[in-house]
Amino acid sequence: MQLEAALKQYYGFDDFRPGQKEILEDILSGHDVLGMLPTGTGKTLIYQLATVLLKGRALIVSPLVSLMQDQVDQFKQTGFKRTVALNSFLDHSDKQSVLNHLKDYQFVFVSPEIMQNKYIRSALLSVNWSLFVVDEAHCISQWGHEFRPYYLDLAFIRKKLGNPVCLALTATAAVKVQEDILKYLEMKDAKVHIHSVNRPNISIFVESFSDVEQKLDRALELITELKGPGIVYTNTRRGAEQLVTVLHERGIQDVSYYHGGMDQDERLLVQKQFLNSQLQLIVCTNAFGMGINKPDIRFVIHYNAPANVEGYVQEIGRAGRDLQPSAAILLYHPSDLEIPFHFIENELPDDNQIDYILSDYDVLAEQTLSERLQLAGISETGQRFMEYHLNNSGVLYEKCVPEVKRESLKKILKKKIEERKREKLNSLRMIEKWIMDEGCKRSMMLKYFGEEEIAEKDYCCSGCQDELTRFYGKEEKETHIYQVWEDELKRLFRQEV
DNA sequence: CGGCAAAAACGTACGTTTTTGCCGGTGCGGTACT
Repeated sequence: MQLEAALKQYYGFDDFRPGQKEILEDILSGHDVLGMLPTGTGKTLIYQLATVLLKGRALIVSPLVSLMQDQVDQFKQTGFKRTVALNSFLDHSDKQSVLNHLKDYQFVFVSPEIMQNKYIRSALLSVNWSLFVVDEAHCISQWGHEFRPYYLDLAFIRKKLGNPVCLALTATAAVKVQEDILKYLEMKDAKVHIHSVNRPNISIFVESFSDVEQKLDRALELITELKGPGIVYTNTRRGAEQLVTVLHERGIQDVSYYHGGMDQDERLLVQKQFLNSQLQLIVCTNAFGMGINKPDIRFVIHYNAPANVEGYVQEIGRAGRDLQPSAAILLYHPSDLEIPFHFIENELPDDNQIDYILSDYDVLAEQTLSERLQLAGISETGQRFMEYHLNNSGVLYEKCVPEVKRESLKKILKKKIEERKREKLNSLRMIEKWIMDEGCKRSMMLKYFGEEEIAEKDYCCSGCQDELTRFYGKEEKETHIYQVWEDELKRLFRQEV
């Protein structure tokens, strides 16, 4: 009853959404919690309310600085004024003043990386935390192993902070990812709340092509026919740009591309235009989507197959947040998997490169580690991976590393890399299998997330004979919006309209 | 690996063909430089 009263007092709601209350109760009784809840369940409310009821403060680890800024704004708007984000957006003096008054804040957002900064870390250690929240916790597994290794340091940091209760939240985590989260956050005896990833209003279609031209034609047909707004995912940055060029040539103007190679401002602009419905379609790499809360996305097309099932589920999950019928269409060509395969094979150093990096470590004084890593031709991700692990093993601080230690380190790293490759190749094989299999796509997907298979229903997937044409039918609205937008642009350039 | 663009090689003077070489998702912070 006490929880319902607090819910009423702070939010004005009468009832919790599924999952919220159970997680809150576990947190308040001092348990670590892994919560996998679908988007729109109100994950934020859980740790806001928990922090308030614990009369303490929460440290929230968030993967993207842009997301953090949005969250801080949202917190402030909903009355949680004592909220701040510690990241590189802050200039030196602002950072200084936040750190000096850290105890006055109730909610502090951080990236995993910024806690490596010793000033920030010591400031964080100087106050008491009642809650350690890891938002989008699947990043630990998805990015921690190589791309953003400091995700693997979170357990260590939490321990230093005096082991506050840990709440890991995500919307999609396959069984292996759930295991990784529990393992790398060292959440012993954690309560696990897993809710279904099934999104009944999203119909799943897979179409295979042996000819890339035919696939392009089909994509253009779908983009023309399907009711928007929509997202198209491609494998490469260039692929996204090229598809947009083709669409522009065909007179479809309310389309733009988005990928990680663009400037921050440019990315923000495209994102805002899409959220404001000035753009009806966004063609992008997997850089786009996290933290996007546009409720009315009607379709997600995969122009190339993604590297694993969980990535696919995350990406199609951006459709139909308003619970209206939406379509996910994967257009598959066997060459799609070559690029993910290439990344898996090449992002981490091979045995020869490991030998080279760790040979004659004592002469390294004349050569910085990063010089050596570059000389060995190791990818940027591979370089970060090596730096992280060499740093962790302590060899960076030793003047002369004994032969025995060097050899054992080589062995450890080689084993780690091989294991990681095997896992990723396995995931790649899983999605290939999922694509090729003729059965119910939804059931197979749910099985991958450790869920019971569901009974087939009428509107389900291409394996269950659902019809994609029922999602056809563009609205007049789009061209209207475009004209208004075009008029505004003309006015900006002082042309007659 | 496979696709694509720039460089080199054509065989005859600037356009076409062949060869070489490089790149390919995801983001943070901080430092060096405009």
